[in-house]
Amino acid sequence: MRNLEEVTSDHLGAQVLADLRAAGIERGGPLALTLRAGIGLGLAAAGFEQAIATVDPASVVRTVEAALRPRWVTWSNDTAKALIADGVRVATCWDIAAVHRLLFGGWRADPARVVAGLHGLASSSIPAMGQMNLLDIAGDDGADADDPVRPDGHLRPEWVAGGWAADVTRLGRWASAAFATFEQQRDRLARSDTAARAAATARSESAVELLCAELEADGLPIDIAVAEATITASVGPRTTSESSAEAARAERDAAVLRHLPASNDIDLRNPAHVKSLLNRAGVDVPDTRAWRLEPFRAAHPVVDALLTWRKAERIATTYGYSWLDEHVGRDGRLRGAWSGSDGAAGRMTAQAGLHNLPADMRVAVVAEPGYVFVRADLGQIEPRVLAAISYDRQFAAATQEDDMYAPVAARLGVDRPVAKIAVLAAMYGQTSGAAGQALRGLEAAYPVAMGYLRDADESGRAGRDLRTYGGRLIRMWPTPDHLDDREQRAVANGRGRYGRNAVVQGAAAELFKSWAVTVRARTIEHGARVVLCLHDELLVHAPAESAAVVAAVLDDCLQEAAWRWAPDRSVRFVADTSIVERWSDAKA
DNA sequence: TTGACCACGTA
DNA sequence: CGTACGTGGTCAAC
Repeated sequence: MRNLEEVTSDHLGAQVLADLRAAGIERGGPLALTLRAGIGLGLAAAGFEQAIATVDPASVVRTVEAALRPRWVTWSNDTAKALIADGVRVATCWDIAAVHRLLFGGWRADPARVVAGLHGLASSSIPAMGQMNLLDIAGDDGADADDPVRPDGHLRPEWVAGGWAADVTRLGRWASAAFATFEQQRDRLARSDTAARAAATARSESAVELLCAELEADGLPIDIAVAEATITASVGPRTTSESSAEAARAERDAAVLRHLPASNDIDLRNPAHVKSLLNRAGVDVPDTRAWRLEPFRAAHPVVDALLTWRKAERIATTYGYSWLDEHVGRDGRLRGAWSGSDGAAGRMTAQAGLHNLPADMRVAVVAEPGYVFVRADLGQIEPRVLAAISYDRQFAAATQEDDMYAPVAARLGVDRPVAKIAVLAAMYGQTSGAAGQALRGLEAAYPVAMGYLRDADESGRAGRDLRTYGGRLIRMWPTPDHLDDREQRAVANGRGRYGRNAVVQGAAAELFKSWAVTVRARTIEHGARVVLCLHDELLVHAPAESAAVVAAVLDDCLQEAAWRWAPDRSVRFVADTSIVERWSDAKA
């Protein structure tokens, strides 16, 4: 028995499919999509534009996805978020915002900025929505106001500000504008120095945007009772009133303050107060950071009490009951906004504490009944990535070992810890510490890899933009005016370290994301879902009976992603994979 | 109310 | 004088 609405939407879907086929839209081909819930959707491709009025645009998308599996061209993953809310998930896309970030660097990638960038127009010249623009709707510039693009190449601000969804016709025009933008991005990528890699990165980064929308919707499984107990153990039970919360705070503070006489007026939350408190205890430090206080734990009991207080205070303020109430749903899922790429080297970011959950809280990350986590992290990812992107054959040979620092240490004639510190120092631009001698050894043993880092360092110093291996633009910033020589050198040094680090960290992010989206695609059929991405670590929520298969798929996916990312097989990538019921059981 | 700084969690 | 991120605290300038 089917209700009438289902029949009509099926019929509509079939009609749209027929139109798409008549227009020559091929399976897997690019197809621009805009939609507004309850109103309809717009579709566009080369020489094709259609506006479809329907209260249920997602079901049309579902039909087209099943039959054609297009590469959906969208302005951003807002479209995917809307589809997910209506129960529709698509396999692939071309995310215009993600590709813009790849091509132009930075984070902001709204349609106006994207179109301006492709036309070589300064973002400062983007027209703002104002009185004049309201008049523009009437087309006072003599052009067709139903065209989202102005004669000067900018998008019309009233379209950008929401006018694109004003009616169904406009959804079609907006889809056409998206398709034209896609074509320009595609052409620009094809003209880049590393066209094949950049195009692959664009596809991977686009899929990451779909993954982000799904991560945001699905959330990370949390055992709320365990989380409550963890918080209680640190800061005591939930307070029921403002006054009892204040009393609990005062009690925690007193445990520190009682170590010093007459210190009632000291505010532990004020670093300046803490500094004078420590001074009175005979501890003289330039700042009060934990790592700086650590050596003084034995010097005075107040130091130990303060460090313990800080840890509890962190839980109370950032990861306490309010965090639990605000970000963990009644269904036991921790949800936060995800971004596929930060504004710098291109790593993923997440809000709501998903990326900086204290280790103590990981006991509360528990798989649902009948499920497990398949957890995997990439081993020594950054030096392995450096070997790949620099084409250093000697360094690549070291990656054949499970522990690549061992052969490096042997070659340098130093202990493993020294070799490790030297490699990290080279990649991160560290100048202090005991890495000096070993660094010179690295230069001699791996001149190609070290030269790659030096080039990035010099570009940064000079203020020249860089590109990662996968083609992401890393933008440098100018040296401010009116700095003395020393300050100018400090800025240049900072850019050098940044460039040196960004080419490695950014390339590692590209490989990781390629892995993550491959896992996303390959594990769906096993009923598994990626629930956390943490720079080099993946957490996949999988049915218990599929755990072994999913674990094997994760390893296969790494090889597939590595091959797709860097077809040179001389660099070996390794993952440490485990099957656990709670996240805290995974780390050795 | 906003932005700077500190501090600290993660990789 | 390793980089990157998000969060919450205080303080000073609005």
